[in-house]
Amino acid sequence: MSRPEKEAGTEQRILAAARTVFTRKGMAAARMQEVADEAGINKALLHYYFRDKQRLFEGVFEGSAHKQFDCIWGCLKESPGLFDGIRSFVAAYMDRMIEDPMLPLFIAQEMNRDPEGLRPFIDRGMKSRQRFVKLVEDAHARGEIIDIDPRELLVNMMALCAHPFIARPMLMHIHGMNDEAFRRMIIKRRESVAEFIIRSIRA
Amino acid sequence: MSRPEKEAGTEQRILAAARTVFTRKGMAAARMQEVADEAGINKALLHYYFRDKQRLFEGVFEGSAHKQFDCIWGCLKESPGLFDGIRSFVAAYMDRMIEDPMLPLFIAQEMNRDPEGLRPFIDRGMKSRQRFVKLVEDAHARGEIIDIDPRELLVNMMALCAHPFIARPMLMHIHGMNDEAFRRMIIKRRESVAEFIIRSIRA
DNA sequence: CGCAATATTAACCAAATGGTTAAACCAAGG
DNA sequence: CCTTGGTTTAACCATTTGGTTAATATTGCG
Repeated sequence: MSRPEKEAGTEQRILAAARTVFTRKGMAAARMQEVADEAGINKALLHYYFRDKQRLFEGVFEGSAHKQFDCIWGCLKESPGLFDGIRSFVAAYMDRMIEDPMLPLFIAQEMNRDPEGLRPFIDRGMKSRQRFVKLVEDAHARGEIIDIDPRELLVNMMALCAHPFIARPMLMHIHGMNDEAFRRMIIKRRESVAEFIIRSIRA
Repeated sequence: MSRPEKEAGTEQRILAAARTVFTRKGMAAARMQEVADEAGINKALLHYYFRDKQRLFEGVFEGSAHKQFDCIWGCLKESPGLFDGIRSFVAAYMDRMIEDPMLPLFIAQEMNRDPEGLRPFIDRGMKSRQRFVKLVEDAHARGEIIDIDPRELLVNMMALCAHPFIARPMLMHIHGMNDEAFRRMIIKRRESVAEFIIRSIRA
């Protein structure tokens, strides 16, 4: 008995490989063989650690969803005022996207494929949603912002952050950008989006 | 010889069925058999009209992409001033999404899977993009709006319109909405989004 | 060492899936 | 009415793919 750390090592290596493949191709198009190759192991070993494709996928999806939503709710939490909250939210969210550009499309794709089954995985830190609502209501009460549904504001914030990554190939084509130009656009957005939002809600 | 209209009839029925299935499940997860069932025909007949899955998919994707981009560029074209242009753009785009809620995610998904191969299909009406740039520059010259990169503005407009549909299951869960509540939210956005944008660019 | 538990692999299997074939069907024209 | 061309089908085929098995390697331990 005992599993010094090789098991954990292998398991982690598999998860990393699976994350790469699943995120790039989506659950449906991902092939177990490809995951095995990416991890440098035999296909049967996949089934030794993760009984079947579904469980492997869930292992990956859980991690991805947590990363994504921990980031979202996390940076909504610690914010003194609404405006700075928005600024830090956008910065943190965009940094997250820069690190994992495929994440939002991957999550949207899979949530759409199996909403029921995957709902549990995005049940995280939703309490801080209430904090955000409060933050908006307070700012409105203080006369700092116009009257806007906090949920609508949150949707707009997420839309403006995530959409460029979701629609990346389209945007690159429409605006004739290469990878470098896209990167520059994102860097610029990291600053401009927060101000775009703030201008539109300032009283 | 002759094909009175049954050929065209069948072909259209297949395309409609394929559009339903492909849009709902995506190319990778869609099954030819399911398309055949949906169209009420034999699987072999699919291959009679569309040689293989790839061509059938392209037939579907072309139609979807045209619908989407004709709408986008179309309503950017005929606009007297920028603000009314934005208002009619948002309204038209949202109407399009309401009619075909899965379209944006479908297109994003497939463009991401095969950017090279599908790029040709979104080469449409891009000339009116220039018209929009001009519209923005003129509005800025007249001092109506602040200095903003027209491309950035366009991205924001598309993001705010499309994202709720792309992230629909997530949003519904996060905000505890049912289908009816989601519908109401969209109806409301059809009005509010344009004003949200205009407020943020008005000089 | 040698035994037991775990880790890893090569070979294999059954089901699903995209695609083909050859025969039947059916409408129009001669 | 029967030939001819496009249309439709049932049966079939080859490959891919998720998953299993049984045997081998490795590791910790008494």
